[in-house]
Amino acid sequence: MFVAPRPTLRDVASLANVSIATVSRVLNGVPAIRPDTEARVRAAMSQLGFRPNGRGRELRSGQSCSVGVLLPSLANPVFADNVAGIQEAARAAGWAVLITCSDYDPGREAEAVDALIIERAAGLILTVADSASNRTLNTLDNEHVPYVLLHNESDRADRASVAVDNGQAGRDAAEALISQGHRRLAMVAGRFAASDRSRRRHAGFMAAVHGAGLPAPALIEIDFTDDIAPATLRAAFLSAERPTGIFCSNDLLALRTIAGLRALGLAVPRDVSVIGMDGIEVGQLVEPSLASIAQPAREMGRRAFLHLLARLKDAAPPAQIRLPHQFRPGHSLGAVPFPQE
Amino acid sequence: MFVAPRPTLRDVASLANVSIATVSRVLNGVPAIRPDTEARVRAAMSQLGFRPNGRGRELRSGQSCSVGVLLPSLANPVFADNVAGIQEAARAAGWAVLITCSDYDPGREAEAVDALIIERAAGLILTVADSASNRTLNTLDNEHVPYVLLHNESDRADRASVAVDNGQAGRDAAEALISQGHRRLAMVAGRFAASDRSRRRHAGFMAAVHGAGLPAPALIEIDFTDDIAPATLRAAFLSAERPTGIFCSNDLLALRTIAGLRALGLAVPRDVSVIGMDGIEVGQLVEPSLASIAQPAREMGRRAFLHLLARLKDAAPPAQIRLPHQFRPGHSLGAVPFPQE
DNA sequence: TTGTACGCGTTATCAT
DNA sequence: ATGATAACGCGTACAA
Repeated sequence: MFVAPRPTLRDVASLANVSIATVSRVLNGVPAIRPDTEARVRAAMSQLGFRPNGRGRELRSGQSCSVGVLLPSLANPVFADNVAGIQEAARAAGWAVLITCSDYDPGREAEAVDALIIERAAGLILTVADSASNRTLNTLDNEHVPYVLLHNESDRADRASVAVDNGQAGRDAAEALISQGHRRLAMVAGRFAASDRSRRRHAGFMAAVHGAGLPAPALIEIDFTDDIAPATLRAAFLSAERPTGIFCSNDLLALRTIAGLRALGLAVPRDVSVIGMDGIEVGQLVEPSLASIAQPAREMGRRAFLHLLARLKDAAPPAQIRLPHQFRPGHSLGAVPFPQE
Repeated sequence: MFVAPRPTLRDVASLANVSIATVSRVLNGVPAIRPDTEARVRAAMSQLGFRPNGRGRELRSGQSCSVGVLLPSLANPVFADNVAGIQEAARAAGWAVLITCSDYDPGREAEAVDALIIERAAGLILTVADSASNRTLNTLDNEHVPYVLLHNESDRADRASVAVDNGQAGRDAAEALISQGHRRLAMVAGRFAASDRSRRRHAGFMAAVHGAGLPAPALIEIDFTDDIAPATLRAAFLSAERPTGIFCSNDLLALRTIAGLRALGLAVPRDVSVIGMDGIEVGQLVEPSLASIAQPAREMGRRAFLHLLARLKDAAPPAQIRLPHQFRPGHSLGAVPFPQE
């Protein structure tokens, strides 16, 4: 297909009988321009359908107005909401959003970040598998590429982040189950290697359960992208001592778990209670509605962008921004069926 | 924050004691380089952490390797899946993905496209409110910006598109309801002004219902972004002659509708049957599982990117690519409760 | 008030 | 096999 070359400053200039400097001044609102000159230039611009070339601008000015985003996946609405928040704030600031997905694969994280650097994103917003031991983040630090972690909580003061307190979220989930009388608990979690959030939630969950003097919950680690194998659930939930309360490390996993339990003939919350995490919208639409530890996903995306902007423009120091999560009740969380012990 | 300037060809060249031309040749794999020279250059590159500046490349070469994407929203998983497909194909081709959302607002469509042109996306993939009368598309045509419509079916041969047959999808939805014995039907649709897909699905639905000699279905137009007002549903579904079968123009709307009906004391499928469209994953997880006319969303995104690439690189003529949709059964679709007439 | 000219980082042409 | 240099589109310091 033939693609007509886009008009440049030069084209506008020659049509308006002025120099490219004058066109540039009109474009950037530099004051000292004679009104009739400006009119001629503007006429030429719209006649040619001129749009400034962002690449030329950025090359000249040495700074870009695009933010690179790296997330595990868009299949989980919590990440899609993050993007919506980033997108909203970026549009307001006149910035472009470059998006990439890692599919929970550390190798792809590195690839994607490479691509974002080559595209000269001014800064990055990213959710990585594990922020504690991450080659990709070290690279970014070494090369002084500014970034803000999203969801990953860093214990390093030099790494900016926006996240909820995932450990506390895990404890809150445990409390919610325990306060309903549940004593035999379990957790269905995304693979720890692919998600330090999942691991933190698990740690908090275990701590609270242990603190309450209850037996250690079973742990079922699941791939984020796969379906849950029926055999996995059967082994964990059809024993005599089967758990009556389950915490799932995210809502999508919770919905899959509930579906899996149903296939096993177990009803929620009649036989088992389930609480998820994220607070995705569909959780509120289904029956039983999904109890969850809700995160302000869109706001988290917004804040991540705003903090990145502050770091870039106002030289703000890296902050670890912790946003509040919130217990959201739902019908999936009920009283323990047969109070024991 | 201090951002160290990234090393350039010049930095690498002086460190390796060669000219920038030689570094460029190494970078681009031009053959005639002495092995030891190449080794020196590569050493300098990795020592400095050099990454080529994509902006400079694109400015020089006059062509960009980024695709601009405009979608109504990411809150609907069908669009998130589109992005995943685009992203997948783009990564394979070494392209970047610039993403924007219109929130179903034609004004924002124009804004976003403007921004994408300024960023010099080589081509665009977009879902617009109405492709038939759309200022934005006319602008793109006038300025010869290559694009591929996604979901929008164009009747113009010069406009490339990837979509399912939305009219047929509407007919199929009607058939599915009718074959279960339903005779009083209704449709819950996203606002026609914001979605020509919704309008086409409605047209097909109406045609099939009329063809079957059934009374004209009620139409309930809903904002995509809002909740469904209880009063709206009450008026439509609590009359004596209330419909027993409902087609919702997308799955998210269907889940909202089912939740609204539940609040009214109507159970699905006991009192009312519901069929949606899109085939989103969560529809299969909930109970009742959601019957739907499924679209291959990820594949549609993939194909849209590949066709755009073909148009750009191989001068392929614009194609109207129609992908198959598929009826997906679900428990939300049951027999009519009280066979009438 | 407007024009000239340089340089941002890269690739490609032309010399050497 | 390698180097010098011109261009890509833009912003701006300096000149007029």
